[in-house]
Amino acid sequence: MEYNFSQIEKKWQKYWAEKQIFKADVKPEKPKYYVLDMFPYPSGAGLHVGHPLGYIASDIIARYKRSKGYNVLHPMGYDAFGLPAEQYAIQTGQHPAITTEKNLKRYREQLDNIGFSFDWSKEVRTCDADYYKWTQWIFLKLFGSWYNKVSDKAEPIENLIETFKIEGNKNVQASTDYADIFSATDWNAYSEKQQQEILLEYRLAFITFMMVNWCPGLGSVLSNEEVKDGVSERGGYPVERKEMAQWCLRITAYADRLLNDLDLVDWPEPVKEMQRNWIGKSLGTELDFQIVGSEEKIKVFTTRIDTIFGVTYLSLAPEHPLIDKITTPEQEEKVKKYVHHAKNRSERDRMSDVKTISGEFTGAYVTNPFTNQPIPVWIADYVLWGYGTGAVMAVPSSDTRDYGFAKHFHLPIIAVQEGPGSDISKEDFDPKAGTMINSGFLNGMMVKDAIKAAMKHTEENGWGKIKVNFKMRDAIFSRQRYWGEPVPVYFKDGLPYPLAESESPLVLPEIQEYKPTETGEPPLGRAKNWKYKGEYSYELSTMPGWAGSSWYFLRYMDPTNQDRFVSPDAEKYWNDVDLYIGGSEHATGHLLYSRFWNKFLFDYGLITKKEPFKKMINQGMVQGRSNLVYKEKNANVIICKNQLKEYAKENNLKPNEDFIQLYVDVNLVDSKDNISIENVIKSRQDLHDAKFEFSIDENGNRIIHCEAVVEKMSKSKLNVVNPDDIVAHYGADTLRLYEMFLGPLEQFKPWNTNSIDGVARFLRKLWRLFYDDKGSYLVVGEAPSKEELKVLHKTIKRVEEDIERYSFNTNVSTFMICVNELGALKCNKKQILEDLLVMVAPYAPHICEELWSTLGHSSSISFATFPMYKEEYLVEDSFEYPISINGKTRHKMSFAATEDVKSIEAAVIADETVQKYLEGKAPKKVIIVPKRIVNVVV
RNA sequence: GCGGAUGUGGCGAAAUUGGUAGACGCACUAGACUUAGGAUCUAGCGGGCGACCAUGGGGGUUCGAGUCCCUCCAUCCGCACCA
Repeated sequence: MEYNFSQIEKKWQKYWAEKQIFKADVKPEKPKYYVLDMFPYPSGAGLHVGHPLGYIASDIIARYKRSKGYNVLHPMGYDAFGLPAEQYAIQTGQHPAITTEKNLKRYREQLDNIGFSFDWSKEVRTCDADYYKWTQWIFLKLFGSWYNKVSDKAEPIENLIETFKIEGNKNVQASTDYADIFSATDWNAYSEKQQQEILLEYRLAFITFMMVNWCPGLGSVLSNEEVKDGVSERGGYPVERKEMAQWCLRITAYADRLLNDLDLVDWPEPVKEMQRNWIGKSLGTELDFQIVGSEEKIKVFTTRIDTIFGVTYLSLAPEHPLIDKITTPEQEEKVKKYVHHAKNRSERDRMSDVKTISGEFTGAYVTNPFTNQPIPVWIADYVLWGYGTGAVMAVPSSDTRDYGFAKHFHLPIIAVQEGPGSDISKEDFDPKAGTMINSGFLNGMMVKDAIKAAMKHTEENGWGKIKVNFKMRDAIFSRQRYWGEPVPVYFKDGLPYPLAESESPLVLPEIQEYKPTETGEPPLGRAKNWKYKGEYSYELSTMPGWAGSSWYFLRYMDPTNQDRFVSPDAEKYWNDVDLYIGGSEHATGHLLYSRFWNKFLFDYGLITKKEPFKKMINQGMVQGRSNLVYKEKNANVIICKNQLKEYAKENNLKPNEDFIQLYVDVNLVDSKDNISIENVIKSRQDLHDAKFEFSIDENGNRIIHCEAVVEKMSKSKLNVVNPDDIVAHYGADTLRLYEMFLGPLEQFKPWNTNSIDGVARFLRKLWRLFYDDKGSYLVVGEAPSKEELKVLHKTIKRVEEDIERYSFNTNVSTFMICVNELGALKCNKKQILEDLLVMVAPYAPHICEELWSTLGHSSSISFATFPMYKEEYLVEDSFEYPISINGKTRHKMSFAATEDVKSIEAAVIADETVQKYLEGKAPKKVIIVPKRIVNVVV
C-alpha cells in the first residue's frame, strides 16, 4: 500500500465527524483540560497559512492531553459581529448576516481541511440571538450594579437604593464621579427622574457625556485602541475629538484587581507588562492651590510632591473648567484664542506635533501652600484633561517638559536637587537623582525620603491628600453602527431603563440601508418602530466588537443552555481556560475586558474563578515573503534587481527614481526566487504587453530573478499562501508538522516552504516502517529488542518533556530522529510502532489513525493512552568520558555504567595521558559530572 | 524618551538545572540505483593544513559559560506630553 494522504485524510476526517470523537461532556470523575484558541473574525479573505499556526498548536495540546487521560474541551466559534461585513453592506446593500454566513462557511471548510479535533457541537457565534441574548443579559447585570469599595466588589443597585432611602449617600463608598452628598430625606424627596439620574452615576454601565474619538469616515466612535496615529485602525480615516453621550463600562472600578491579579496568571511577561502600563497605577499627592483673590482652588496631582519648593508656575489643560473663571480681563482675548486653537486641533495634529511648545498665561496667580509665594497660572496643551486633575504643578528643574516650557516662556527655574545627575540641562539627567536643596524642611534628604516626608506634611496641614491615580479610563461601550448587539434598554424621560427578561433578547431589527441617517443618527435610526411597547425609543447605538468576545469562553462550556449563560455544573467542572493561545495584539483590548467581565461575574458568584485564562501563549505572526520585480516608470519594461544598475546606466536613468517595484505572485515563483516571464504575466495581467529583460535558465526558460522581502501577508502584496494549496500538495499532516517545525511558536517567522520536503519525507519514512516499497505489510508481533526499546523510551521521555513546555518544534525533530533510528534498525515490532504512533498522532493525526487501524485497532487512536517511559531502558552500558585538564579536553576514556565515582576517579588519575599532563604533581581536584565529563584540576 | 524582548553555521534552528556547542531539517558537495526523476539510499558539510579558534563586541565569576554577573552595540515589538 502506498501513502495516499488525500484519501486517508478525507477518510478519517469523515470518521471523526460522524462518530463525534471529540465531543466533550461534563464527566465529574475525569480531570478536565480546557484548551482554547482566540476565536476568529471570519473575514472575506479566508485563512492564510499564518492563521492556523495557533490552532495547530492548541490542537496538538488537546490531542496530547486526551491521550494523557484528560477530558478535553477544545471548542471553536466565531467573533461574527464586525465592521468589514457592515462596510460591505453599506456599499452593496447586502445584509451583513449574509456576508458573515458566507465567510464563516469558507472558514469552516478551510479549518476542516486541516483535521482539527474541535468539538463543533459547542460552536458559538456572537451574532446569534441565542448567544447575544446573554451578552445583553450581562450588560443589564452591569447596568443593575454599582461598585462598593468597602466590600470591594460589584453589588446590586437595589442595595444602594435601600441605603439611600435609609441614610442617604454619606457613608457610601462607591466607584463614581458623583461628589454631592444627600440625606435620606433628600433622596426620598427627589423625583423619579432625579433619582434615576443619580443612580446612573453609580451604575457599572452608565451614560455620560465625554470627549470621544469620532470618526466621520466610519460614522462611529472609536476606542483609543482603534485609533492609531490619529486615524482609524480600520480604513485609515481621520479621527476627531467630539463631545457625545456614550455608554461606558466602569472598568476603572476594577483597576486595582486587574493589576494585582496579573500575579495569579501564567502569561507572557510582555502582555502582563502592557496591561500594567495600560492600567498605569501611580501613587502621588493631590494638592490644592488657593487662587489669589478668589474662593476657588486648583487641584493638581503629582507624584513628586518633594519638588514643591521648585514650583514656578501651574499649568492647566485647555479643557479645564476654571479657565473662564480665573482669566483676568487683560488676558481674556489671548486665552480664548489659545483655548479655541488647542481644543480644535485634531488628535492627529496633537500627536504629530508633540515637540512644539505652546501655552498662554491666564493672568491669575495661586499660592504655594508650602512657601506662601504666588505662582502664575498658565494654560498648556501638554497637560491632558484626561489624566489626573487636568492641572500640573510645574517644576522646571525636575521635569523635562516643564523645563522646556519654562525655557520657552522665560519662566524662572529653581533647582531643588543637587548632586550627580540632578542637573536638568545636562545629558545624564535623572529626575530622582541627588539630594534636596532650596526646599525648607526637605533639605538634605534623598528624593525617596523627601517624597514621603512631603506627603506626610501635606496631609497633616490639610493642603491635600495622598492619592492613587490610574491612567486607565472607563471603557466606551457605544458604537454608532448596525452590525452589533443592540443595547437592551429603552428611554423614558431621557433616561435609560432596562428591558425586562421577558423581552430578551432584543433582536437586531431589519433596516433598508446600513449607513447613518441624514440627521447623523446611527443606522438603527432607520429601523421602523424601534420602540419599546411602541412608545419608548430603544438605544440607537450597538455594543462594541469586544462585548461578545468578553465572555465567549464561558459559553463554550454550555452553549445551548436556554435558561442561563452557563449552568453552574458546567462552569464548576470546566472552570477556567487551562491554555489560551492567540495573538498578543489583544493585550490591552480583549484580554483586559475579558478579565473585567470575568471578575464582575465572579463578584456575583456566577462563576468560580477570579481569572479566566490560567496560562497563555502568544503565537508569533507568520509573515509573508513577497517577491518583487522592477518596472521602468516611463516605459513598459520589466527588469530584475540585479540588472537594475546596469540597465539604468545604459539608458541614462536613475535607479532610485525612474523605476517602481511591482509585486508578483509568490505562488508562481520558484524556490530560488526566479519566475518565468509567462508567470509574471499570469500574476499581473497589466503586464501582458510588457518588454522583459530576462535571463535564460538551464532548461531554456526565460526567467526573471525577483527581489524577496519579508512583510505582513496581504492580498495586495500577492504574497498570501493558502493552506488549502499546501494541503492539496503535501497533505494536512505535513502542513501541521511543518508549521510546528518552522520554529518556536512565539516567534515571528516568514513563511518559507523550502524545508517542507524534509517534513513530508519524515511521514513517508514513518509509512515505510509499516509498508515496504513494494507495499507489503511489515509489522510483526514479536518482542522488541533492547536497542529498539532504548530508542523508543528515549523518544517518549523527550517528547513528553518538550510538549509539556510547549516546545513543538523540538518535538518534530525528536520524531524524525526516532524514525531514522528505527528505520536503521529495520524495526517492525508492533509494540514499538504502536507507542510511536500515539506520540506522533497529535501532530499528524490522519496518517497515525490510518496506521493505527492497520495494527488491528477498531477504535480511534484518540482514545489511546500516551506511553510511559521506563528509566531502565535509558541506562547506558558504558560511558565514554572526555577527560579535560584544567578545562581543556584532552582525550576520552570508557567506563562501565556500573562503576562508581570513586573508581572512575582513581582510573582517571592512573591514566597514562593524564599522568603525562600532571607531570608527577598530584591533582588538586578531580571533578566528575556523571554521564558528562571528567575534569582534572591541576 | 519609557517599558519589554531578541542576537548561535549559507538558512530555519537545538543545547531542561552551567558540563563534549551547532541535535534535527533545508540548501550544498560527492557517490549508488535509475531510460528518467522535484523519487530513494550512502557519505560529507562552522572556520583553520594544524595545534587550535568560534554562540553580537568587551570584561568578570568558575575546574568548566551560549547559559550567571557587569558593560557596550544592533534588531524587533509595545506605550508615548501620564505630571
